[in-house]
Amino acid sequence: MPSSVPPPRDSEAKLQHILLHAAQTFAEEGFEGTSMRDISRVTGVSLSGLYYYFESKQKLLYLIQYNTFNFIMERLQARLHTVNDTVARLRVFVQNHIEYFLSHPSEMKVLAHEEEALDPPFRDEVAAIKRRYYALAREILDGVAAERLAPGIPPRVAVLSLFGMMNWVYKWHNPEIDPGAEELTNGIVAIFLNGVLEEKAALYATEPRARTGD
Amino acid sequence: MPSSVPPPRDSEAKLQHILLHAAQTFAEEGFEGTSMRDISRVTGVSLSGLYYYFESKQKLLYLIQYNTFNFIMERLQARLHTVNDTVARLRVFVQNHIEYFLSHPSEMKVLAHEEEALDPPFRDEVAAIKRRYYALAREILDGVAAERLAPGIPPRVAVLSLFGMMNWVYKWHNPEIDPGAEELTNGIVAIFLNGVLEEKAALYATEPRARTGD
DNA sequence: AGAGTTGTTGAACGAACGTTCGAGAACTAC
DNA sequence: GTAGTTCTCGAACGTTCGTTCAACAACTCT
Repeated sequence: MPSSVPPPRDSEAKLQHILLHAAQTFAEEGFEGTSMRDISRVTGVSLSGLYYYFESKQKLLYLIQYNTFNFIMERLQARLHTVNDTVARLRVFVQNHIEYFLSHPSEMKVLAHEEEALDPPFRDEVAAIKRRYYALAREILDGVAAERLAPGIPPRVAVLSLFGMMNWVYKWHNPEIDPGAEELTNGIVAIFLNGVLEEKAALYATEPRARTGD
Repeated sequence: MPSSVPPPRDSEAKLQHILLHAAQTFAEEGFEGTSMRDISRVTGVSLSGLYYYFESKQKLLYLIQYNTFNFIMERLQARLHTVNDTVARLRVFVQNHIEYFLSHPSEMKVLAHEEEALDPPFRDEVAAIKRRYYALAREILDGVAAERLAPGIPPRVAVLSLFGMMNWVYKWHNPEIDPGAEELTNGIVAIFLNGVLEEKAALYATEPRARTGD
């Protein structure tokens, strides 16, 4: 069904329309399980018409993953720019991640679930952003933990366990019974910081008071 | 159909051979990304010959998932049978999961990654085991946490965060640089218990002393 | 009005897909 | 040896796959 959206005269909007519905279908059926004919059906664009907007199914998946990742990354960097306190920065990181997860579950699922469906030319490019994202998370953790990381837990295991908690959300989160982004962020940050630090951290439950120094 | 006496021949061994190599290929290329001809190639069995051992590609995936899950479940229940202390039970649960993960990465990846590739007849059956497994984990957590669960973290979020940490392992674990099952279990149990309990737990790093009472 | 660019399409391409089938090899029991 | 299972396979089936292409409408600019 072509949506009753006013056609903004531009083809950029139509590309976004395709990207959105393609992401939803990829999330439901998987990349390999989705045919170009499926995408044609759910977008209302003819099969051959799709190829006016991207040159291959691979490129379509790449565009979804790249756009999604770029948005998360840029919003994160903007948000971190004003926060200095190490624990508060970790909170911002988790909240940014979880918020996007809950507001764009399809795109996030495609990002987490279909990374290997991409062939080498595109795959490497997405992998590069993913590495930057991981490195940023690792920096943030090191900022927190340099002072007081519990012994026996390698920092790499700590960060990747945090990613595990966050990225697994798409497998179970049910908006009708589970907490929203704020509360979920609180829970995960609490588990992570209490779990990883030597002493109980001074957690900012909802309103992080920025500590200027130190 | 063999009813009373299983005639082993080498037929059963060959089925296991196929299951093993199919799991590896599914793990690498995804279920939809793997063709029956691929499986024929990696197993050395002719394309039509495969259908002597299972009636469809769906059934093949089902067999892999069912066998894997059943093994984990049964080994877990056997191991839990002798352990009473609540914290020790949690440790057994995590270690059982992580050990299988690290020793059978392909099967575990197929289990975590391809649950939705199964169609309703088989899907429900695997989902049922998965629910039993989750319920068992939830019971174990409740045993630990009834006494002293930190406020603000719903038990459901806690358990599923634990699953997140464990199940994400297949995305990053590199046997050459990352800890083995024992140390990894220690790390995850430490993060989880310290993260989830009100006070720092008395963790049994390696040798859990069973507590009989309380 | 006419030329050029931008967007859209039905029909068709060869390749690959999951599955079937009948013929026959290999093995077991008489 | 003969009969009956158990196992294997080449060849083919109908279908669906990603992609292409020539044709054509729609919109711009002059």
